[in-house]
Amino acid sequence: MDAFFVSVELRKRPDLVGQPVVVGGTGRRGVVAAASYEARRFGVHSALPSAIAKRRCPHAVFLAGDHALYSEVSAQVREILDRYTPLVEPLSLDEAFLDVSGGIKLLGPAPQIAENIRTDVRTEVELDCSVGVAPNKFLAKLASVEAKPIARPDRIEPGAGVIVIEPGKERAFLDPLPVQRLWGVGPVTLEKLNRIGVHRVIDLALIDMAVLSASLGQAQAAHLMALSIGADDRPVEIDREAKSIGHEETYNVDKYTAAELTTELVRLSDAVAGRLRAAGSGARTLTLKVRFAGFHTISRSTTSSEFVDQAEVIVELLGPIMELIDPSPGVRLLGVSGSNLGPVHHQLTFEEAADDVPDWGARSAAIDEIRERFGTSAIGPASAVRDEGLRVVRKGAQQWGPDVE
DNA sequence: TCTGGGGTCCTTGTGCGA
DNA sequence: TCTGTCGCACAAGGACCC
Repeated sequence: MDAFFVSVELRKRPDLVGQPVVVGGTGRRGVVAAASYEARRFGVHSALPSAIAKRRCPHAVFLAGDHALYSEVSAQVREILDRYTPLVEPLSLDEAFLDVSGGIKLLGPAPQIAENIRTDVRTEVELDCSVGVAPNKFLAKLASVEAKPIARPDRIEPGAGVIVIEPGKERAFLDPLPVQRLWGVGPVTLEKLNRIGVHRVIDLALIDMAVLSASLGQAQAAHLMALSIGADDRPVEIDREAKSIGHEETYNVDKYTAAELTTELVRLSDAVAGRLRAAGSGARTLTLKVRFAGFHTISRSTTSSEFVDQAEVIVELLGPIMELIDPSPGVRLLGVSGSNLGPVHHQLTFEEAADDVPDWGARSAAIDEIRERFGTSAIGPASAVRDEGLRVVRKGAQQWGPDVE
């Protein structure tokens, strides 16, 4: 989808069409989630701190964004895609891979399917999208980027809408591209590649593997070497299972005391546990992430012999780890995540069986039911309630940074 | 008044048992 | 018994993606 979040907002606010519009965190620690092409002309792009975006484009309209609405629209687009093939792999709210190789006889050649999808999305959802058609996922993704409009300082160039890379033409497409267009080349890897004289994809395709391995390590070198010649044999996967579930939160104001951190640990653990139960999984490995005021970030993890899906148990496991962390430099972010996911087998301990302590499983089920009926903020852990009252964590509720105070 | 949140994957270091 | 080493699992951190 093209500038997805912004485009969804413009459907509600047609008066803003043609203006620089930015969706993202509105607080002082927020970042840009999406920028209209008009805003991009001023150097505003996603992940840019909102404060810098405001400096670069002070006349832009800044909107807080509505994650629930974007999910809803994303589901509508998904319904359209499902009509064309059962093999749909969502990559995010606004991107998906489709394997249409089985439907060509019935629906026409892939470029025709791409055009039809664009038409359906425009008429039914009133949004623009760009499509890349290619023999594999990696090339299709690159082609879809190439098909999008481009914002230049002086004008906005409309995109082609659909770009097709025919089998056998992979190298012709790839060779002239700057190497940072490859999946997995970020700022750090780009710097390393530049140092050994690699600037374009063709440089990568021609470089000696030993030189590349010495610079990047074997796995990454092999990965990039394959991509440089357009090789990618990953299938389109439907129903990819999550490998971790977590929550993290950046605070408007840094936290300096152990008591504050404990409150936050309980809140985050409660949220993660709820999502684990909703997914029907437990986590064996629990990780605590702490980002200090200076942006230095540490993580500490522990692995339990059992799969865990109860907030109390997560707090029990991470609490002792957190006690070892000194919050006095100021903590700007705290995160809790569970990995090593698997099925939970609820067993009563001897104490629970003897009725000395509550049955956490039954209690959590009751909490889930209350939230299902009355909303996520209807109930929460008492120890997470401090001066400000109950604040329950919801997925995506603070997607782009803390709200304005 | 500069840096989100939800993830995946990889590398490196370390501890442990064979 | 001591030392080296290999493989494995785990912990921590980093890079990257949208």
